[in-house]
Amino acid sequence: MPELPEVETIVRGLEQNIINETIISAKFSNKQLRAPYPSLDLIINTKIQKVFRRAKYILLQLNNNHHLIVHLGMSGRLLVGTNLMKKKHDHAILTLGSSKQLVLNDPRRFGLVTVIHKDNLNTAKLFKDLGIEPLSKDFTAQSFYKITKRSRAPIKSILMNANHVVGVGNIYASESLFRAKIHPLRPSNSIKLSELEELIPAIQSVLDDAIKAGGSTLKDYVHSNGDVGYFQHYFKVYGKKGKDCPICQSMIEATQIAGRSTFFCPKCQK
DNA sequence: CGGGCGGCCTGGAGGC
DNA sequence: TGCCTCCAGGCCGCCC
Repeated sequence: MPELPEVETIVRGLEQNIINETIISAKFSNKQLRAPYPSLDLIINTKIQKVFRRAKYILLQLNNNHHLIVHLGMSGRLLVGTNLMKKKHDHAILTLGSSKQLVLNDPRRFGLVTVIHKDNLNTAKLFKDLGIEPLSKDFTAQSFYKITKRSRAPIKSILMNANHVVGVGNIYASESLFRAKIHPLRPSNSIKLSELEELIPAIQSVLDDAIKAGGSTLKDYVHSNGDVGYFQHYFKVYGKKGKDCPICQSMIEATQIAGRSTFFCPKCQK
């Protein structure tokens, strides 16, 4: 599924297409996503004023003091178009004033569509415990050290825990740790401040590079216009078990951390 | 208490 | 062709 770069790419695409559009009608499928669909009353005949991202959530600011929130789970696609064919697993179809449609397609249904009042955004269950945005200037070695030194869990688990830092999922955690030459199993509290001074820029540059490439398309993910991303062609370790390390030619290894496949170079990453 | 794990789902790939 | 197992960009609740 989409991690931060994929969600960011979708948001940028939506900004070009659906700002100031009115939601004329909405239809939800009879299959539930992660949570019940919102009341139609809260979205029909509203205008989309702004589109932005928080963590891996896409927020559409409506002109009725509410936000329509979409999460893509593992397999969600959010597409905008004028003549979109109805497809299997289309779960939310919004018809906009210009006859464009905004469609959420999500085979595995781990995604989410909900509405939250603007005054409740920061206290809502979905958002209240979210950690720092990794591309914000407040994400520094000093600030992150306060978090990493408190835990013995593998550093990769800390990177993937949205209570600490958001948006970094399974691909970009492995890729960032490779770029910073840090072993994914290292206990978080063994990481020195000087190593975080490598890791934070590594995370930020991986995410930036992936955004520039339009995200990574493994199977499901596409931009809101249907285009695929191409950062997957630049993966150094993710999915590369048995291949040569691009730096030292050692064999890339795979392991499981908290149930998730994890890829690393046993020689480069200490 | 933090964090690992199983479960939530569907579908594609690969083995036989 | 089919059937079976394993795997997948995430997250939540349960349990230790």
